[in-house]
Amino acid sequence: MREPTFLILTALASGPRHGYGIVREVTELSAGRVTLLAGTLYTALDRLAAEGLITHDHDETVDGRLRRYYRLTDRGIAALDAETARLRQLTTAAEARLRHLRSRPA
Amino acid sequence: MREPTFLILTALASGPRHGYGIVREVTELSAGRVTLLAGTLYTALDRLAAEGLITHDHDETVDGRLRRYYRLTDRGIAALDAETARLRQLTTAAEARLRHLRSRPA
DNA sequence: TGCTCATATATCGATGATCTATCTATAGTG
DNA sequence: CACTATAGATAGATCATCGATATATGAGCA
Repeated sequence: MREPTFLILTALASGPRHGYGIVREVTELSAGRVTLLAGTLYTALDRLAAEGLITHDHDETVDGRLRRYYRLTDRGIAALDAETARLRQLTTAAEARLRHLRSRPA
Repeated sequence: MREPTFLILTALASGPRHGYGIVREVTELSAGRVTLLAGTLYTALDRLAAEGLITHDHDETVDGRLRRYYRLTDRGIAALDAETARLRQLTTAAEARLRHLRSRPA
């Protein structure tokens, strides 16, 4: 799973969101460091729905603009859970090696 | 930075390694979950060297087989450090949302 | 009135890291 | 003799992402 995909699932873990809402949520959860691009978002949304990790929740119309809401499926939650554990393990391994590098400089 | 690239830098953070040694180190640090493919490895090695994140260290010949050793440059260490901090922040954000999901099931 | 920005969804073509497959070569094991 | 592990390398395919573009509304500003 690539990073934008992971971030979309993470954004949806806080509740159903529409596309643009996901963009803002990702900006927030990454402390402004990642801005999802529209091209990435909407193709990823279609792909994740086809894979059964997310599903269409409902539509809303606000100020004449359509909002398509998505939410995580049980499989989506499980996939995010597994991916998060995997990343946690890898970053922990990287941190241990970096600590070691610092305590014993080249 | 994509995951295989991150893992190659992480493997080299424990000291200079040759290609196949990196493959084994990545298998170990990922607890057997990730096996670097040769095609990915050698093209990534060339790319990272061109970017100045790693550099050729020295060559060894063992049992008639050449071993090309690589090591992290200072820039490579800095890049790995930044990427690790970034991933740590994102996984922490994902974990917080997953905990919230579990304590308040859909 | 016209311009720009924020909101909102959507699609197309290009990019590029990764993946798959393949090649070469040696040594040890079943 | 075939297979696995070791070791490096490359060509071609895949595919998620990126960049650009299109459409549309409402608000703010000059």
